[in-house]
Amino acid sequence: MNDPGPRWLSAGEQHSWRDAIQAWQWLLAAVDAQLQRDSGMPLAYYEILVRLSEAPDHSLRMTQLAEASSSSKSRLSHAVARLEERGWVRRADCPTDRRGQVATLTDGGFAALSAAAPGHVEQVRKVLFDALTAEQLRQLDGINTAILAQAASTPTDADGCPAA
Amino acid sequence: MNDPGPRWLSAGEQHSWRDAIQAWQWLLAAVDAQLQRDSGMPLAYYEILVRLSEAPDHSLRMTQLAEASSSSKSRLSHAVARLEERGWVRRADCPTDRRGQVATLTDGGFAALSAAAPGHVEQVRKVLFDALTAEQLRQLDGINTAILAQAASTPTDADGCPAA
DNA sequence: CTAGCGTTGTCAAGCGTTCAACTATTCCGG
DNA sequence: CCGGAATAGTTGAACGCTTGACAACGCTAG
Repeated sequence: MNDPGPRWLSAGEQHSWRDAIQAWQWLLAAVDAQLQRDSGMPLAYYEILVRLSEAPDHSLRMTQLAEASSSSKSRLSHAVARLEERGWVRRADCPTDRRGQVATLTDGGFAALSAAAPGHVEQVRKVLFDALTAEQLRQLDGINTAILAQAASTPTDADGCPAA
Repeated sequence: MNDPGPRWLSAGEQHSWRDAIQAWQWLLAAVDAQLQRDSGMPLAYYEILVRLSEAPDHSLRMTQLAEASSSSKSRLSHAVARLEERGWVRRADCPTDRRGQVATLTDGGFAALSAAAPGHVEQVRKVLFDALTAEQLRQLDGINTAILAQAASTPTDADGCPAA
């Protein structure tokens, strides 16, 4: 009890906070559910495929891919293993560093991504862009930038996850 | 291929979308991690305890509690079972409807909630309120309201989770 | 009383994440 | 060169969450 009285949230702040978590938890769940339902992959897998599709040669080192998708190495390793089982990604030894592995998007993976993208984009429009005015969207950009700045200034544990 | 060309995201929209998921995934994870680390409970459990603590008699019917915490009945049933194991919640038969169960916050549960609250509030300030200006906060309220309106107008599956 | 129907809640299987080793390779100082 | 530290990535077990099938119950009508 060395706490000199925590700065409790005001009624307004409490309301803002509850709305925020409710809104964004719903939004993320809605996007994830659409992908899972229509394309049989969770949002995390979709993002891995997107990152690979944007990389030169459709290839990335595992660590780079982990950073790009804000994932821990362990999680990424398991995820890529599952993507490999589906034939969407292929792993190969890195020619320049024999410790490393390079993940490459296969043709099948690119096809799966191409098939999933239209529905996903439509869902993103539906839950976010269609709901907001142009001005709100501009405002949201500023808010997200501020939050990401806070994230960047917060120490993280060994991997990509928040610690404190 | 009856798709007359999906409305792809513009470069700006794509950037907005990626920032949004990154920012809010991080924020939710950061709050969850703090609670897990300092109080041994995930955010979902914390919210259940909060809802109970705000209810008359610290008690709610399981279904009401599920709605209040945007959870499916099945998920809530598991969660309450675990909270009961820890002695934080007690379940009893409902006196007015013998099909039903009433979940009640125990003294221990209230104590656990009281112990967890200050750190949680501090974390919420850190990741959200401290990062935003007063005007951004006002803007965020509007945005969240718009998203929640979209959520409300979206059909859900049998439980509380988004379907399409 | 009992048959049908909707509601309430639980159980079990499958999946994904995390944590803690563990191997192999590279880097760097002596 | 050699030996220790750091880096890259994988693995397996334990855990928690979600989903879908299912059982128990109560209400209403014949």
